[in-house]
Amino acid sequence: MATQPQPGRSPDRRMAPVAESMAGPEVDLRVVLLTRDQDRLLVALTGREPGEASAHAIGLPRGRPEIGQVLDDTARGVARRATGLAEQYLEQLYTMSVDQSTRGSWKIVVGYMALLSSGPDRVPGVTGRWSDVNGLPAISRIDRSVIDYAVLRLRAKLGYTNIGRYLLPQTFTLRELQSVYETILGQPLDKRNFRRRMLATGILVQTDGQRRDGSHRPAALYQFQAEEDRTTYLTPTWTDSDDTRRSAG
Amino acid sequence: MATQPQPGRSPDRRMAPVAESMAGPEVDLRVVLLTRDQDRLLVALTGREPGEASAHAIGLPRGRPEIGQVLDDTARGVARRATGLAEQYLEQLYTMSVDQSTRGSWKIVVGYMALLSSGPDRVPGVTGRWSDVNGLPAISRIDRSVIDYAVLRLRAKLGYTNIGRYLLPQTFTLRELQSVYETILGQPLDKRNFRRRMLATGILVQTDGQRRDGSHRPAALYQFQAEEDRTTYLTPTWTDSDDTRRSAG
DNA sequence: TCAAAAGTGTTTGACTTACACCCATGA
DNA sequence: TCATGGGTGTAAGTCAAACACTTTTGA
Repeated sequence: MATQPQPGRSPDRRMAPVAESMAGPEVDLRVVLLTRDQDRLLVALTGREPGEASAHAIGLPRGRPEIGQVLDDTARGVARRATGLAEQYLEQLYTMSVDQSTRGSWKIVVGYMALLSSGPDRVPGVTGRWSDVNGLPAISRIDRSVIDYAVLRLRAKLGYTNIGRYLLPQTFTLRELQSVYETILGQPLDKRNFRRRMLATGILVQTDGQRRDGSHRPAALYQFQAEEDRTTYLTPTWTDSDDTRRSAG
Repeated sequence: MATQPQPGRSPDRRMAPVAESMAGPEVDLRVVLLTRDQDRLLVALTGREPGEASAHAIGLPRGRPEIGQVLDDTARGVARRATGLAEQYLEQLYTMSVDQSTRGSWKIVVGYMALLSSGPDRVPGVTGRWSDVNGLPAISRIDRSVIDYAVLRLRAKLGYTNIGRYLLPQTFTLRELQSVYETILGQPLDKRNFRRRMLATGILVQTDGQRRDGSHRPAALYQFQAEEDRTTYLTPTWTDSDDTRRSAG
């Protein structure tokens, strides 16, 4: 097996550090912040407001990690700056290198998805520009790909996790929960089957509250069981940390 | 929504490029190269051979992307250098930042998984050191996490894709296919149910070949249908490219 | 003829789908 | 009393799991 250079590993490197001269590309972290509004799935975009003249193009909120910062923390910061709110769910998507040879540079783009619940306490739209994922303005191809991929992943995870909870307020009606599924999947679902399936999971608890919003029977309010997180992260448990400690197996 | 600095976007930046002075962390790509040998799942490790003195510690094969290089290509290069063979399957796993403040640097670690078929033409072990994933030597904590995560993901994908094919030679017996599943899942499977399930997918074709390797009935040889790749990548279709072009929705 | 692995069906329970009506409420 | 959405049950089909014996071969 060919031995590759292992920078930072051999002792001589430590004596003549070259980290600065060999420093790598810019790290460009982009967050797809999703929330729900009625039957629409909205994504947060930064940039000039419609009609406003600005040098900044419209696109996903971005950030650059501080030195040594855990990437999830960078993503949380980006989400908070973009919306003024704390996201309910965060997940890394994908990383790619982007060659910007026309500009004489390249960078590493790390995509993230974040979910933000709607609800009375969290009204999106005041601090930023939200756009329906099915009607995006002109954005970069990469931003579009990241958004498409986020929606794809969200859709897939809906099938085997309860990730949908992060798009709802703490209490909600079963109809609202169904709407989340229908919005993301893009197709109507059978009411009776949906309710049976959801209740069968056992992670829903009916509260004694009700919602009345029309001249019809009020709907029962439900919650997700506090710490039943069946999001099955399937996300590594890596603690970003020094890479020198060794462990035997 | 707070506007963040968008380096490389505003015109003034283009006039006074700062890419060099703001250059980021080293990008450190690590590949978990997996293959199968009998009933063991093996991972390729680089470093000194047992008993050999060397400054290089044992760990996953690594590489650093060329400027603007597509990360998948970097990973392929790492796999080829480490084994002398072309991998059959490649998938990006996860990215994290690693603070090496003790060494005054930080880096971005991108994990990859690659699968290598066993078989007469591809005997692993000649060019490198292969280690059973259930009996790893002392390696860095990060390498261990990446390996654990790769196995976790492989196990999960076995359930809803035909990813197992990339660990087998072109023709194989149903018993071998079952062994792949049992090895990765770590539990025995019922022969009849397994065969029925596999054949029901319709992506297996029986060849007219047979394998006889003992004083018992020979086994029929099968192939996967040429271009039925049900690996369901669920991987973005991003073409790493210039990030300036815009597309309207 | 024996040992050893290949190959083969059926039954059961669980889950998914399709489908239509009554209930509670405010106007 | 009527319009509106909330709420409920059943039958059919599909899928997964458990389970044991016969077949073919080389020694």
